[in-house]
Amino acid sequence: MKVSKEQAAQNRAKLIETASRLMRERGIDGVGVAEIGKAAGLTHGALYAHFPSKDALAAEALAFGLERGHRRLTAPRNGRLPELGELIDGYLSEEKRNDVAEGCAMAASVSEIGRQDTAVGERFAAGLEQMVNVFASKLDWQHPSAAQRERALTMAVTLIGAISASRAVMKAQPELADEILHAVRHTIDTIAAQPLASDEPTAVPAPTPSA
Amino acid sequence: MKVSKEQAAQNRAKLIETASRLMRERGIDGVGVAEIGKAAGLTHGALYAHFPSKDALAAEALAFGLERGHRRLTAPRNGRLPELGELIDGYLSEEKRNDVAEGCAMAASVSEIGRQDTAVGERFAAGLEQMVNVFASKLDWQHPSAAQRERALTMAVTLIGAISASRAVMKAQPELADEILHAVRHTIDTIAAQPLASDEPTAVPAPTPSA
DNA sequence: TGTACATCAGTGAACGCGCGTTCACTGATGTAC
DNA sequence: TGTACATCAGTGAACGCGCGTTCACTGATGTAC
Repeated sequence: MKVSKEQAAQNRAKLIETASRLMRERGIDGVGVAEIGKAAGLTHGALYAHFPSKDALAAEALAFGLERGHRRLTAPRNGRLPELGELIDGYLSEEKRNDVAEGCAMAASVSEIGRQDTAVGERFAAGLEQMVNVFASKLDWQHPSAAQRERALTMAVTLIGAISASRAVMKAQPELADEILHAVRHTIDTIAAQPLASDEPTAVPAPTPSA
Repeated sequence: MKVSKEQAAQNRAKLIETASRLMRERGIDGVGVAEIGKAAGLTHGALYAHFPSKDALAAEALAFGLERGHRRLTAPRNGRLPELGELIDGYLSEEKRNDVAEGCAMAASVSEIGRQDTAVGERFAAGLEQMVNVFASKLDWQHPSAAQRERALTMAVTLIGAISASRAVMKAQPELADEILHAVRHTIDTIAAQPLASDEPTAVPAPTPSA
């Protein structure tokens, strides 16, 4: 039966939100369209009124998750913007590590993305760019440079690696899982803090992100 | 038909080797037992004469891949053991990034591991420990300490994150994929080189990366 | 050394099940008059 | 404002297919005598 435009838009949003959560929890390939539809309060057929394929939904779901993560990451706390150290604390917390559904969508899927549709990889790349831009601006917002970008990129993949590795060993060796978080938290500042050898690195040109 | 003990052992090894390659290429859940058996020159039924389940084979396959990676990582080159910088160069090379089947098994599966059987997570943890031990010993083999381990752990997850993130964006944004490798290569030394605040004699010898 | 036979790695059909996608149909919505 | 009807989000059965696992069977190996 037809449904109001408003209701249809709500259903579409619910599908994306539900897919985002389930795909993070069980992997993109680990959850089926039937389950996503059911969890969103619909049948699986309804999904194809909104998206041409599961791949397309996966791309939208990843984009949704990344946008939400970005908003949370950069949201003001106690009336001011968070500092770099606070961002890292939040990202590496044990709560975020334990709650895959609420945690970083990149960390939840990083090693699956390359095997998905290119559209999914594009969303991942856009999310990584956003994260890098936030970090680079916190490193030195007045003098953004190739050096800041380089460090921000390394910090981003370090955090993604830390969370996904911590989750990987969580069931088998919980102490190691926690140790990863603490080690990275304790060490990652060296990436930001190390003084530059020569004023600017010459090796790596900074590509202009297409946003 | 029965087969000689030697042949059976060969078949078993072939199954593990094949599973290791295919699971890295297409994900642990992305490849089926039928395909693994066929690629190893057998039928899928034969697999169950050697392993109680696909999960058990996945654990063995991961262990095999990690052991092979460890051997390659630490193998002497040109008659001497590789330095830390050389290890990193090898790990972050574009060839290893492009050839999933030959690259690091941890980077290939990191975000899938947490959803697998605990046995698989155990193998991953063991592989990570090995990698950390290698790095820690290269940082300062004479004075292994908690500080070295901490840095080695951060370096390990940074490298895993770098390769898996680079692969994630490879199809969609190859330039970004390469930039990740270069940025991490250029920045990761700061983790090793940063003088320690308190708990070590300040002059931790900075490994000289081959450049 | 030769013969009889137990062993068991490997075969291939079959199991129930879930996958992504398609499609004829439903019926409330929203529009044209 | 009331009526007629086109639209289209959502339904649910059906599609072919591949999944992991089981199992009765095969037949060369390897052993006991």
